[in-house]
Amino acid sequence: MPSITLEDVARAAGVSLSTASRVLSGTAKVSAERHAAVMRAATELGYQPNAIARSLASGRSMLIGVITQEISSPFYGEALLGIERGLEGSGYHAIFASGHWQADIEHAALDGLLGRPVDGLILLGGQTPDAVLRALAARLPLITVGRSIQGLEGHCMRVDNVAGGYECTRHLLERGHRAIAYIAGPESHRDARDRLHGHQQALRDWSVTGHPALFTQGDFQETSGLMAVESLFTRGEPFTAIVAANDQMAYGARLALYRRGIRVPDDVSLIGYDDLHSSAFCTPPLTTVRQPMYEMGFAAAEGILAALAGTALPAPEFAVQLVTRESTTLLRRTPRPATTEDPDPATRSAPAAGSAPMT
Amino acid sequence: MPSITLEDVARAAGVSLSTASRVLSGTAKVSAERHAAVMRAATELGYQPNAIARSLASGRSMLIGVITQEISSPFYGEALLGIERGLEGSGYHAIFASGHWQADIEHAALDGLLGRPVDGLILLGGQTPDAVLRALAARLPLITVGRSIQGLEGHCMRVDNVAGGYECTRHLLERGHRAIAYIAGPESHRDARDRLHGHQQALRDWSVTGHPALFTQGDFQETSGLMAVESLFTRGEPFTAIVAANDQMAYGARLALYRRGIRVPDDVSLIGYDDLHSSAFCTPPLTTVRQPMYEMGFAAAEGILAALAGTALPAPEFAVQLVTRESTTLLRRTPRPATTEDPDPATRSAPAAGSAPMT
DNA sequence: CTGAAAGCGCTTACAG
DNA sequence: CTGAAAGCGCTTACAG
Repeated sequence: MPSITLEDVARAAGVSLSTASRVLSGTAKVSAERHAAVMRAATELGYQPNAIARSLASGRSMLIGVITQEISSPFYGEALLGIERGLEGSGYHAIFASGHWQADIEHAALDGLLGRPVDGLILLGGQTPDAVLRALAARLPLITVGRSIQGLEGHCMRVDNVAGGYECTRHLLERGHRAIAYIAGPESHRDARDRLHGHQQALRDWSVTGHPALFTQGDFQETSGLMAVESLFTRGEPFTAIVAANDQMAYGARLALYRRGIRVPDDVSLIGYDDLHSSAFCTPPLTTVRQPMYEMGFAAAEGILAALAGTALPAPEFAVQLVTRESTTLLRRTPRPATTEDPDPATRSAPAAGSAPMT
Repeated sequence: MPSITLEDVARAAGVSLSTASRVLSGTAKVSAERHAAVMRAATELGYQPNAIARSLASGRSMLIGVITQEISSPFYGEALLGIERGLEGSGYHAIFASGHWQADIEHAALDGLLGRPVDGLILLGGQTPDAVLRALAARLPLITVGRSIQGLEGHCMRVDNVAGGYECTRHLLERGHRAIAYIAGPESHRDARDRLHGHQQALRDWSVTGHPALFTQGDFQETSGLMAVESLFTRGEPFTAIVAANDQMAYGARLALYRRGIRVPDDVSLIGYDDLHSSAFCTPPLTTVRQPMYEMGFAAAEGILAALAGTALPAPEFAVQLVTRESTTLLRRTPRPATTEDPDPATRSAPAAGSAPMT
């Protein structure tokens, strides 16, 4: 590693260290000839500035810390892409650390990044206490994606999960479904709670009393969706539709239905949440709620850069969007298949238990 | 950012800078009482060592550069996880840069990492010329995952893609399929070429002449798999099975079949490659070839750490594994459904054109 | 075991 | 516009 340093370049160009530094970092005016001489020397020697030395001297690491939960999570992947693109060309580089959904690991990851130190911080979800984040935000630009911080709402790229949860269930209710099974996410997860609240609100608005046996809970992973559907069958309460609180659980639910020879959507409608990349290629393509993760990641990167440049921006609003695909359909009443949507409140009554595909 | 420095700690503990440094970095013996005093001062002040200063002084950045193609790629995600876990607790941190499958971007990403500088380098795939990598490997520990470098085979975590491609097609041939459509990956991609060669070798070994109309090419993305199947139908040459060179294209192919009402595996068998996480939850679960990406990532991290510690290890061998799930089955001859596998070479003849589900 | 000092490779006021 | 010099926060020979 006898690497070439600025000093080598300066000597080769016949200028002082300061001058070489100025032209290479574009900090200040330098006469045309010296400028050319330095540039020539730099390219001839293949000079690569040492970012570490530069950081120490300038006080800026040019590193943006990104706390993610699982680097390979399909859900956050989109956001990471957005962050990466948002930082492109800025000279800043993202550095990742994973919390693995565990508070203590996340804490350690955070400390690791801060000690580096990073110039800004983006958190994807996570469970670091609001108070810690508020304190941190006073020290350096900080933005969250997918979680909110009390008092720092302008720094939070978020989506209204209550509204998203509501949309899912409304979609089914409007298509005549009343016996709607629900696979919730983990209670500890704010998004999971919000989506459930939206679901419950929709049921209330349609005067549907959800049967307790139709409520199940998973952990946002595929397998838990599969098991949830299995337990639904064990309980025996009929249903005509399933809402999964995220796409991964919907995948598991889909497989459980396939195993039992139950058709989607003919026998049971299925709806997910997140619009993962592969959801458009499910069999059948999955109706789901899209969160603009890429856009939120991109906006987070932009926000950090703006804050670093002294031009802070309030977080833009992000809307969820129901993506209607082929896994949901109108409820077919057994004797006389429904041919039209029936939004008439008068017929919104009890679940059409008789039409359920199983007992 | 009036952060606490080592000097503050030393002063508070009543020792010299050197002593404080020694206890905090565990570099050398220090008397028990001074040791305690420094530790106390450090925790009381909430001291966080500045990793940048440490790097500059020690000449080690404690950063391992990872070149990936797309940070959110489901394929490399597993490897990233393995790398992350392999580095855990080592004090080294991964820093990512993406090549986006484009040589010039990858080159820039590499330069960015080298300029930081990083202490080691892991490349996931990519197209940097072998010569460049050989030169780099002389400067710092370097390991690739999913590609090989001539003369540096011991640094390459790889799997035999020819063998994997062979396995896929053998699996189908053994189940009686002869009219096998193939969706290849991009020609520029070494893995894609290898898998195709394996496929062709298997056909030769079974004395099957592949019909040119059954060969299509995609770009490893879902949509290209869908279009490939569409073009297959347009061509009109019958087939009873499809091999996709990766799972993502298999997903697209699956959707194209679903759209046409063609059942998998009853009408057409389908096989992928990569065993992405979600492939186990496809409808039906996808038969595919598993590459131990997590393990390769983990081994890459271990290899870098070993090299850094001066105890270089040769890359272990990684084997592909055919994961037989439900998307492939025995070929059913139309008049008399096959009930047993027929490995008798005498009956290995022309494609059973009559049994194809479409014309 | 311990301190004073040099040095890592840059940037950036400070004087011209 | 340009140089000499100080300094970023540490580590690490070098002498005790």
